Amino acid sequence: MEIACFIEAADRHCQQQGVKLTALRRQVLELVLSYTGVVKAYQVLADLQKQRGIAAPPTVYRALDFLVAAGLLHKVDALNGYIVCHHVGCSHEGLILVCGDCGRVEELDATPVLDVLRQQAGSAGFAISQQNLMLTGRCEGCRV
Amino acid sequence: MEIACFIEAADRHCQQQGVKLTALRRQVLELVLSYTGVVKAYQVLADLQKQRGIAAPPTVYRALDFLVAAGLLHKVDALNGYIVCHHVGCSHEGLILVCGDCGRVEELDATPVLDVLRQQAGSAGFAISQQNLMLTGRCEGCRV
DNA sequence: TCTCAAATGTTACGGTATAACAAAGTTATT
DNA sequence: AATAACTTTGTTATACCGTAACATTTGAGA
Ligand SMILES: [Zn+2]
Ligand SMILES: [Zn+2]
Ligand SMILES: [Zn+2]
Ligand SMILES: [Zn+2]
Repeated sequence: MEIACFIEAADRHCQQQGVKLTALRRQVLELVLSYTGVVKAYQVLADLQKQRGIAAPPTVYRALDFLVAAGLLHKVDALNGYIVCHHVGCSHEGLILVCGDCGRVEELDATPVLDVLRQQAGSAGFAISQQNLMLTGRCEGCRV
Repeated sequence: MEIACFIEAADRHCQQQGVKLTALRRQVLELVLSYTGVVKAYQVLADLQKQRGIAAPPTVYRALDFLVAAGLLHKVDALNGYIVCHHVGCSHEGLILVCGDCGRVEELDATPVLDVLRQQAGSAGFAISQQNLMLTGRCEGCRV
């Protein structure tokens, strides 16, 4: 099972970082993993309520915030959603493509283009930090 | 006055595009221009209410949507806000730099790099839509 | 003037996110 | 073990962000 494998890696990753992947956080991570693409906080909340009987927004938002801070998830601002990071551990800068229609996600290597962007930002006085580029559009399947 | 100058340019720009910068839209644009950085819809709404006595959310959202579509504003998803585009006529895809410390915003032209990204995304089957690139970092003043 | 389409007004609602405080669990120290 | 300090989670309430749906007004063209 792929999810179990990811969870294990996430566990090691958190231990290395000195942060705790508690039962709740693990449960939320599993719920996000159970989707194929972008997931919204209130979807996770609904799932959590099915599994636990009760849960409130802060519970899921806190868990999601933790997982993002730990580098296990990325937030997709344009869609108010979250995706799993499939490059945990490798220090990467990804170009993350998100289909606004079906939520499908693809990750490419953004290193070359980020070099250019770093230089461009640098000449404007900005030192941009390590990060992913996130772009929304339409995947092959969703185009007519 | 700089605002008046911008409004004039915006007017010409809209005429060229065959769209109408109505009184309401102009008023909203002026309100956004009166701020120095990122502005939120409900801030504009509050200002509009001060000037008109009454206004509802759809009024301001419709105006903001129009101004974004016309290329006069950009939406900053990560901050649920809007900024003025200072590249009207040149390009409508911005590289928006946000200082994580002080909130300062700078906009560069993202057209060249987005051409590259479009091609890269295209070979992965994604057709990315018109949008801004947003990067966070530190501005000159906030670096030690 | 009349007609049609675009723009705006208005009401109501749904989706997103956090503040503030209480309770429970963890860890370290005595 | 008992205590204290800290982190995590629970709970309630509320604030913020954005849109659906329909009514009304406005303005350009027949
Ligand atoms: Zn990643
Ligand atoms: Zn798709
Ligand atoms: Zn711009
Ligand atoms: Zn700064």
